[in-house]
Amino acid sequence: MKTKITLKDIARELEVSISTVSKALKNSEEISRDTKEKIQAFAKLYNYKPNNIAISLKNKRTKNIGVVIPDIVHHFFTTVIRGIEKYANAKGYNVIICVSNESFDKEVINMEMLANGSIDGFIMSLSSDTQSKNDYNHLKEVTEQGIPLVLFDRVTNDIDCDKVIIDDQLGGYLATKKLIAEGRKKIALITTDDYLSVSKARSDGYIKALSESSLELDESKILKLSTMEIEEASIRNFFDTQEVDAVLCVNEVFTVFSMRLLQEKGLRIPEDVSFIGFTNGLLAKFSNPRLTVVAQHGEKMGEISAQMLIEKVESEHEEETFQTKILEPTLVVRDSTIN
Amino acid sequence: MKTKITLKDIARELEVSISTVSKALKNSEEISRDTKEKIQAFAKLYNYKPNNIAISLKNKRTKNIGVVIPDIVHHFFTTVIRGIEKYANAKGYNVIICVSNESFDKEVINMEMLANGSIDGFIMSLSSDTQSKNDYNHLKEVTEQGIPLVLFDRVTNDIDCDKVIIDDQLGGYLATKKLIAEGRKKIALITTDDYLSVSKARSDGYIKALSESSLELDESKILKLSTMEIEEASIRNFFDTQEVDAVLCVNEVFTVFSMRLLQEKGLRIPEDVSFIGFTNGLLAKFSNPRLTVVAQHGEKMGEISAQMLIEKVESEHEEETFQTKILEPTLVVRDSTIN
DNA sequence: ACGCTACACGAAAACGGTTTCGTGTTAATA
DNA sequence: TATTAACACGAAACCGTTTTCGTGTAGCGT
Repeated sequence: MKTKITLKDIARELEVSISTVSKALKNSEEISRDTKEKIQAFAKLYNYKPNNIAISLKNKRTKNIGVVIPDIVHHFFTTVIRGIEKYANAKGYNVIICVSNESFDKEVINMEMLANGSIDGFIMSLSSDTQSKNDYNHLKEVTEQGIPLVLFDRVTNDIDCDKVIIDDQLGGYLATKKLIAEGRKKIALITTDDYLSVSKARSDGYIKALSESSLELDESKILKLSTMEIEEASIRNFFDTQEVDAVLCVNEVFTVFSMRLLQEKGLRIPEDVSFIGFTNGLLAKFSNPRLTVVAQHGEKMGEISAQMLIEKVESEHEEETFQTKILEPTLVVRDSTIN
Repeated sequence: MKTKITLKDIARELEVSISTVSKALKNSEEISRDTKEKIQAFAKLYNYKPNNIAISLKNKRTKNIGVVIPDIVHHFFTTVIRGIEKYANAKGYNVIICVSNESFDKEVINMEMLANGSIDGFIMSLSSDTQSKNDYNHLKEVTEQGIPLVLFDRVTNDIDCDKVIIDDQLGGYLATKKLIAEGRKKIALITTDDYLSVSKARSDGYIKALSESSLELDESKILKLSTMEIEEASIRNFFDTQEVDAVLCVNEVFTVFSMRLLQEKGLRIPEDVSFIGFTNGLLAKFSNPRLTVVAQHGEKMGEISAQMLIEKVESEHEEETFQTKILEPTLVVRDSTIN
């Protein structure tokens, strides 16, 4: 096993001081051509690479950014990660990912682990647990320590930091408008409880679009699921008791599941019922019929988050100015609506 | 901004030495009750947390494990990550994820970044680029440095290290057997070029099952796609020229896409054509009809990988014994086959 | 009063770098 | 010849811990 070579090793071998080696490898003017060449050749020969940890300790910069997300199996989050990775790597940063699994406790633990020197800044999306608890002390602690934080998608007003979100209300609005434009009158909404900030906003957009048209808001056409898991019984019961000609769902899974349920009842999509979902993922592209969806542009969101974070990380003086970037969702029209 | 407090700060404040503080916080016998209590109280009050970087430098252990995967948007990989996360976090390790994006170069760069002290060991799955290049020097370097490595799913025989794979041949075999048992005679296989180790194995299983039955292997019933992206024209052309009564695909996307193509041609699934895919992901659960698939148990794979890695990381003497764990895939029967 | 042992604590090295500030040597200048 | 500046390099501090090895003091026995 050839163990990693250090500056000290090179210094000993070449009978110079550690400082000289360090400077030579940085091509410092201070060192003579001869010595530099000798040292650089030796270093290359033995494949010297500086120890990241030592460098981190010295300049108090890890070149790591911590990402805390509720779930990694969701398409939306993975696209965001991909965007973060893309930008961060290009800037020479590593990405440390922790998943909170929608749990407040895991979120806190993860942040504490990372905050003790492992990372230069956080990018995160709140767990549903955290949003319903409404407890953001762990975020407050981090920002008070001067660690930059950017929140994306699931954010909170209780914390002053950079944020990047999509205009979920607009998304709900656009989708509903589209359904109304098709002539749909009985438009159902399948969503989650309001504690999830994004669901709330999407619902608001739905309501806004309805109120702008002559359609009346019918609360019984709104199904609020308490978790993000499929509650088959609730959904089945909902469609058994409600007559609908269009359905808007706040995520992909709800959409596809509901769609199949109606298909099984003999209804045709989109002739009898139109469907629009949120998230332009695999399911949307490959479901049958393919889904019309509100696309959230997760990758872009990731890139912007990373950019905002790294800017803060690398800025010398801590400016106390925070911005919230709002991305516009777009409607991707496929075959679950009438075109 | 209240900056992080260090041992030195506490020592200065309490007028003791740094060593005393360090020992007191570790509850060392060496320190008197009084002093310990005083120091511990002070530390708690100011929320002292040791600096991970300094600790890493000191004991040459980072408690980070590096994960390098080809893609993060694929369901299978995210489930593996979830498994890794689960086990690793329980053992007090962080997970640093880098995605190679199926590129050899990015894989090399990522590994080099991480190998310089950032992590205690690697868990990785080879990029397709790497597998087709057949160049594993970056892996060799890492193992020669004594950094533990476990390869999962996409592995190579050229490197001696722990591995965890699923028996892909068995998967292909089971699936094909199932189709044969249904009485299917013209079973197509849609796969990728052989450089992807897993595709190769799955194809072998398909061939083995055919040869065991009275069915003859018909090369024209095998479609090899050169990439993992959907090549619509190739697939369309394949089904225009081949008559089939069953299709086995090496991934979810191929399956769902092909299935829809045949549906559009008026064929009924599974009455006219049966379908089996690999990967028990969202698409399989929510496609129409729902897919019969070979489940790869990614989460389990992740857990086992993490377990094997951490065991090596924490074992004092480097044993040069490597094991390959082979997981058995299982058939999840749904509605795209006849039951 | 002397020596001894515990006890409680501190000094210092070490991890692997970076960086500031000398300092000895040489060569140019007056 | 004496002074000085440029050059090339080294010593040492520092980042925040851990850990080994002293060491001063108090209390004990004789």
